[in-house]
Amino acid sequence: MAGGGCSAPGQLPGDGHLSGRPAPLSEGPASLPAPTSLPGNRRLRFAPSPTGALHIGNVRTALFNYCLAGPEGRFLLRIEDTDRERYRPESVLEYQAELRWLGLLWDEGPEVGGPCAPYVESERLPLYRRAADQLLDGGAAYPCFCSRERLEELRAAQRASGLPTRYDRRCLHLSSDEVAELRAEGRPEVVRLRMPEGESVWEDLVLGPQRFDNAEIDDQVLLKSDGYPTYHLAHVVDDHLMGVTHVVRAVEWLPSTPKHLVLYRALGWAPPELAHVPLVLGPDRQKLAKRHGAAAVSEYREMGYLPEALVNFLAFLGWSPGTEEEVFSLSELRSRMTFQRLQSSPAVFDGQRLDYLNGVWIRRLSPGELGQRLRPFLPQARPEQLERIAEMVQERIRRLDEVPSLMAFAWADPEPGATLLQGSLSARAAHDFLESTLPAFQGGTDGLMDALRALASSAAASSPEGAKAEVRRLMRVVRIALTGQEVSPPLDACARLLGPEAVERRLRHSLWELRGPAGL
RNA sequence: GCCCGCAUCGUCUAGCGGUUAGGACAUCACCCUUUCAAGGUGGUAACCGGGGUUCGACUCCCCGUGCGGGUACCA
Repeated sequence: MAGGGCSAPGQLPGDGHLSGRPAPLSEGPASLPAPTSLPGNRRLRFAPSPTGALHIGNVRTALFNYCLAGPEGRFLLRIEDTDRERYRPESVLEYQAELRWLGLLWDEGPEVGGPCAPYVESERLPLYRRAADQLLDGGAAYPCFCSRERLEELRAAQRASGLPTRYDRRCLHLSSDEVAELRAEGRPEVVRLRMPEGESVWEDLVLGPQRFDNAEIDDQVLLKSDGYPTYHLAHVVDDHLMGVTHVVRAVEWLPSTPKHLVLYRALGWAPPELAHVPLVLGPDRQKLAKRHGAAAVSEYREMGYLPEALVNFLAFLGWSPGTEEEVFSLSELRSRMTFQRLQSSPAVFDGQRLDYLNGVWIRRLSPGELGQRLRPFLPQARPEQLERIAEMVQERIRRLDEVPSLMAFAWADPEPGATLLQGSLSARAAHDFLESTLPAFQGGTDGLMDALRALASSAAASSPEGAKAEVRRLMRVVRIALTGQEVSPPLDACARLLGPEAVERRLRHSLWELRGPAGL
């Protein structure tokens, strides 16, 4: 069941009754609509920070959350736009577009709404302020007026003497008079968590039992001087109010989990289940980043990867079904993925395996569907050509962006030179064979391959030693005459696509090339 | 520096005390084949090291090593 859910705002202190405190935020509604129970047997969320392109590692986290919600659960999208320095408004729409492209549709979130709206954190500021006030009241947090300069100096000094870098709690000991005085001076003020003594212990769904000594953990800033919360405060408040049952995030968050647990306790809330999934690494085993090449989903889309393949591939970076199956659709993943089968060690992003899976998914598409997917890659193709092209390339590509070069011959007459045409053949042999195929092409494309094979075999009969190789050499001339390429789709399909006129024109051009200036 | 996590073929992984350590990608060879693919067959290739526990450790515990993460008024 989805816990206290949206009824929780009622448990917050009703209003900002600490009237001495500056109220940088306008007061929000007294409370959110409070359904007694929220939909979904599980509620998982993806809460990206819109600061740039959607990163492939984040997508995997989103995928895990989506799948782990299961068929009966709800997947929420929440925009974590609390860092105003790095915030990029266009990222919000980009993230949504990419998630939709991947099929990771959210049941609640921006645009689709839901019982816990709004799902954009910058629109929930009063909620965080109230939570901060509650923490302040209970002594779980304290105001801090230290300047960034002082904090930097402090850290530098601690580092220099080999100590862990932590806030020295200077402002914890401020008297109320001193606080009032500092406020009167208009000093910028933040709210810090007062990390209590003791240990933080939890059972991580992926990593197992975890234990941290709270003494090692810093007094984290919860509310910044600009009135926005830090991630730590915002996600605890929102996960609780949104009835999130399982928090699935990357291990880079592991060390800050004790802060979150302390927050839940101080606010009187039950923490959700926690699962920390291992990182996705680049080939050099460092956290996957831009310098490894493509790190943004958009780049993979533009390179011609299918969302099905990307999803399938990403799922196996940290999950496996325990069987020998390896091809999974998103909906299969959502019904099969469990916490028990999540890997605890990091995974290297192996582009070759992605290519392989992409080929698998390309071949699973119907030619009509593949044709549609090819559209952005073949802007010059007429709509009715797309399906035919799809059939021609389906078995020979691993990425959609291979198609333009593979099919380049379709839109412009190639002009292969004699050297390319003849290859290891004599110009005479190449010319004569090519000439002999003219009638076969005029007979339409149905029996074309048989006719060509027959011609090639009889022409090669004179070199019994390497008859097969000779057939290959002869067929190569035809391929190059028709397409200008050494690699192409099957010749009969090429001829069909080109039509008899273009075929004859190309063959005659190559014959002319082979005759050369001297006329052979 | 300090804190934390992780550790099976090159890569993704199966294994949850007794297996010829399995599969997939990649790679190599062969077959099929008009090219390239796709497909088929076969091969090479792994338990980080050292101590324990146990009749028996890839599997459990400890230490080391390696790799990674965190250490912000960023997420």
